[in-house]
Amino acid sequence: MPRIVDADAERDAILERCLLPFAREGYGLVRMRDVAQAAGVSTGKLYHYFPDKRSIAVALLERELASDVEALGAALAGARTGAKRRAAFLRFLEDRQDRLAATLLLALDHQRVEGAGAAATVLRAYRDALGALLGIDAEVVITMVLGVLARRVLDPAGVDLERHWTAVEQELNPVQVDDAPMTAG
Amino acid sequence: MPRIVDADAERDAILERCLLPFAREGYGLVRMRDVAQAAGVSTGKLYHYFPDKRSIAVALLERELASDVEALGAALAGARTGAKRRAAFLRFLEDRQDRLAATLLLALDHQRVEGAGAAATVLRAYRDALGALLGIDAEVVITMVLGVLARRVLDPAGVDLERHWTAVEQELNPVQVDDAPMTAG
Amino acid sequence: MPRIVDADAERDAILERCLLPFAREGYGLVRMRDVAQAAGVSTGKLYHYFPDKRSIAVALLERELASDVEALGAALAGARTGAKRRAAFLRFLEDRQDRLAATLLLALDHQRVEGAGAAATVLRAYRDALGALLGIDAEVVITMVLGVLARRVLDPAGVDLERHWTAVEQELNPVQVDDAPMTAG
Amino acid sequence: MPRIVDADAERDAILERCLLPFAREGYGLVRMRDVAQAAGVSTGKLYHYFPDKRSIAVALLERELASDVEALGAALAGARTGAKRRAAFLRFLEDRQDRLAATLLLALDHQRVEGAGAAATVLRAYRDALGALLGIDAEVVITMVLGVLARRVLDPAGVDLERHWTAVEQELNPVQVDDAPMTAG
DNA sequence: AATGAATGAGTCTTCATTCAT
DNA sequence: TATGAATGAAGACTCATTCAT
Repeated sequence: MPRIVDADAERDAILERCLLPFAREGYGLVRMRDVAQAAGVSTGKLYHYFPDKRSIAVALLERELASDVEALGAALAGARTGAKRRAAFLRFLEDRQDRLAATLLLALDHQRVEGAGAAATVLRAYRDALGALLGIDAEVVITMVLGVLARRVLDPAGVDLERHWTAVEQELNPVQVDDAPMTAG
Repeated sequence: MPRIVDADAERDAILERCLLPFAREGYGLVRMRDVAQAAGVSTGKLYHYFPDKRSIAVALLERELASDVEALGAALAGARTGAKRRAAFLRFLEDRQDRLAATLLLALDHQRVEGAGAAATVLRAYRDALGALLGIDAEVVITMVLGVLARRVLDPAGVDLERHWTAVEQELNPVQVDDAPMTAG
Repeated sequence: MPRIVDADAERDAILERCLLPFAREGYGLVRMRDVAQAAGVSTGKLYHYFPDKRSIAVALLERELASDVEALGAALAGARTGAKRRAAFLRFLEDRQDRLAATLLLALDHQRVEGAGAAATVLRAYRDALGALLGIDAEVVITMVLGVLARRVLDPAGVDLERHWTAVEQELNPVQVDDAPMTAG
Repeated sequence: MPRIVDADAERDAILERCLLPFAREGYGLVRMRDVAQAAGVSTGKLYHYFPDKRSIAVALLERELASDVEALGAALAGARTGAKRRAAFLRFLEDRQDRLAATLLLALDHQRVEGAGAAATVLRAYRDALGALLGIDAEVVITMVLGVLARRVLDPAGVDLERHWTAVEQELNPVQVDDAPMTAG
């Protein structure tokens, strides 16, 4: 009998550990050797689970997107009022900042590999999922999220999340009736 | 010595024409051959003006940053009132969207080549220059700019600029006194 | 110990099924995975019967040579007169064409793996066996056999066997006394 | 101005020097490094003139075929009578034996790379060219040539050319009127 | 000085072989 | 024992950089 493996779990574990090198170095600069090392496997095993480098990048992005949406859902699960949702959302962003920033980098690289506009559908789905969970039209909020993440990548030190969300407060809480209205600063 | 002028002009022309391939393909995926072709020169000439690929990327980003700030200055030059400045700023963003998006991609790649945090200083300088020109604290505005650019890269079709700037209206026009003149710095 | 019989039989069955992929792809291009699949076993089992790829190629050629000589012997068994021997030989060639062509390819590849001249002894033994069975000096006949096989490999469609053997009729039937009995050796 | 090169000549020189390693090792076993070394160039240069390994193999075969036919034409150029043609042909075979054997190996490998039957057209063209030059139907002669070459590969030492051609004398000189008739033996 | 052919280290990928199960 | 997942050395191919012309 062969070595028994849960292929899906293995694949998933590899992806989990691939995220960092792919995001940090970028698709064009990570070497499969780096990826394998980060994943704690041999390059051969990498190719046992993925046909090529490109596929890893694609699978990585897909997995991150699904994971992000799921995590957001979980974060907002218990929050019933607008204020609680807002707070939960901010906590989610804060906690998941690094991972989300990585996803952004992955998505931008994705364009290089799959061609311009390849991520458009994904981005819209993201926006709509966010909107649905927050109960708003997330058009502007998703942009601010992207902006915050881009800033975080470029300048990891100082991004004042609170201030940014206060600035788009009305987007987050457009017609809030179930709790006290909030005014910016 | 007219050579010097010509040399500078040629170097500059090369950088100008390098922007697109570097931004589109990304540092790790553009080949010097692509760059040379886009610039309309031989690879030999490329190496006459730049010691290596990395230097081109760095010079490219520096040039873009300077150019952007200068262009913004020019765009805002005649606008004396807050409303006019805001309008001029939006027009600037609209006109320069592609180029700014390219700069963002360049900056993100820069991190990969020069190491994390390498762009932080630059970004802050950018923010401060923008703030000075608009007469505001551009902390949130610069984030929104980054967000808009990231969205544009990921989904070139639909970004409703106007709506985004309306959302952060109070950041752009904190005093809300449309006709009070503003001075940079 | 019936195990030994089974083991030999299995080894033999593997070789039988290996012939085609080894001949078709060539030693350098067949992969052990292909071989295992064609043989209907796991690669693990392959390594149970053969220490490495090279050994399979060698064993394959040896087995084919033995099998060919045996088959020729069987084909000529009942043919007592020169004419009958000639007819039986032609039928043998016709029936076994594909297999013999495969053997030729195997032998040529053998040279690549074992070094030049490695097949010389084998070829001469072949020629002598053929000569003994046909009761002639098979020097020219063996060459024509090789030629026919090479042609068959290169152009599977049209090789007119009859015509070729007619051309070397005198080599096949030097005495021209159709009914004189011949004895091998 | 760039290094000035006659690309065709360069390509041709590489092919000339590639013949041996490709024929000796076989397509699947030669490494590009071997090929480059044999050609006296870097692997990079190899890829400057040929898109990939496969293309080298194909170009090699094409070049050899053309060269062989041309050489045969030259060898037979002055020979007017059947006897002289036969003699010139045998001398050609003798002189070119190694090279022709290499071509055969190339052609057999070609099947592995390009698929079965890929060499059929080429082989027929060869046969027809040979037939035209010798003024005969070369169907059997080409087979004997292949046989002789195959034997030469498998057993470089002893192939008695004269004896083989005597055996197919009537094929070479079917209805010879312009010189004395020849009988085998 | 300017060109692009040449170099060869380094990349992605394959595959003979091993070995945990 | 038999399996096929895992290994990693080695192969085809690329491309930043050099340099002959």
